[in-house]
Amino acid sequence: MPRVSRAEAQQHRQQVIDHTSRLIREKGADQVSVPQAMAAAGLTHGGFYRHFASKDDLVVQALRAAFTERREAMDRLAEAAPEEAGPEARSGRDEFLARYLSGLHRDHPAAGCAAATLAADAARAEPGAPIRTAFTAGLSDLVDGYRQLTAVQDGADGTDGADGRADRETALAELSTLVGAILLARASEDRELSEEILAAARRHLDAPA
Amino acid sequence: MPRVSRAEAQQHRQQVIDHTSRLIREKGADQVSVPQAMAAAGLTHGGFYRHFASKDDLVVQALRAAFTERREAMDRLAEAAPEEAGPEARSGRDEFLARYLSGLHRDHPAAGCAAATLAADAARAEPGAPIRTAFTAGLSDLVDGYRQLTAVQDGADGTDGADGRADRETALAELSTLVGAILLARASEDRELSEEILAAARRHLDAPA
DNA sequence: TGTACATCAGTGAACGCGCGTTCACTGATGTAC
DNA sequence: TGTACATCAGTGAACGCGCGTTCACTGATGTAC
Repeated sequence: MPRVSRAEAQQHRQQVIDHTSRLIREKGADQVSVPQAMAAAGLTHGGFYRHFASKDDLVVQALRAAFTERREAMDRLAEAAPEEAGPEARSGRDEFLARYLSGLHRDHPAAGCAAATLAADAARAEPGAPIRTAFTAGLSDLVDGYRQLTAVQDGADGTDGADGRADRETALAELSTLVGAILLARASEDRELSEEILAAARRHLDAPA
Repeated sequence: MPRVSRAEAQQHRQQVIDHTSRLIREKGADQVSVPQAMAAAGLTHGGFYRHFASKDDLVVQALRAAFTERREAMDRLAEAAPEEAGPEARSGRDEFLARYLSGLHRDHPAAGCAAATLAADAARAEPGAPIRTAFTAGLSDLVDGYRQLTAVQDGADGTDGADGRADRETALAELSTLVGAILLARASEDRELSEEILAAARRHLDAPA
């Protein structure tokens, strides 16, 4: 398949990023090889360096894609929730927490939150490493998204107000709980313990099942 | 150095486990090679299989050692706290949380909590993999230790009582917060954000700095 | 207690393998006229 | 619009490297008498 059109090439590039975004969340950044990433998009490994400067470059782009995907899902929840307006309708926060702390999310890390799946990889990287910078940017974005999600519930606009600092503090602590709970639930071989962790986090955050 | 005494050999074995316990917390289980693990104890890689059945075997033993180390630290805090009894003395829980959510703990993962550093490795392992089983056992042990730590503060004995379920639920949720916060703090390239996360978790858990 | 010999902890070379990366090559795409 | 040619996306072989694991070997330790 030599010399496809530029549009096709661009499409291939995006496919490699998207598949890698899932693969690294499932296996970890170091457990996905260049041949695997290319094969996931139906290509051979030889053409890799026409698309990416290095494997690290691909990993960073895949990580960014994962964070963007999650942030967009948060924005959708923040917008959708107020419109439903039925008395039984869940708030955006409730819906987000219920999904985050669900068995579905636990069992499908490939489509899940990158802050949970890739925190360890970012934490282990050298200071200044691209993956750390990208992770930090993605995390900050998620914090903003979470504050928006919780602010919308109270009718506020999500920008800094008198409670700006308290809001942010709460968002950081609650996101820590979410990330820790989903990670520990995934790591627990014992199914009962795994469910218990998710349920405990839901109760702790006053979220529906 | 051929044919050392049995006592020395046993000591070498323990040194390999202890050094590996630190190395895997710092770099991750997959990033520590057999030659590195042996070299950390001053040995060459060739003799590895006289001590361990496989690399996985070593990793599991190193992980167990890390959990045991942490559990013992918790037990020491639980015992020490009531004796001090001064009005300014911190409770065992306060002391534990302050240490867990400190910059010192964040900056030294090699000596830190294995539940945080190795959750991702356990989560990514196949169901039934030894590292998952060992991680689950270690986590359960930590949960018990944490309940003991919090129960002692209230003068209870730490065994199941009327509030057994609530205690356990709280322990699971709070441990999730601890694990998530230290991981995200480590992964944050931005020092200010990193400090903010630790501070938010401390406030959220009503712990001293 | 002393001697003869078996055991085995540790060494270092070697194995097959998959990794990230490079490169000569192919031939359809894109461009210049 | 049609032709000639340069560009470059993708292929597959090859590179040097470190991995986990195996193995023949060494010689002090441990044991049997």
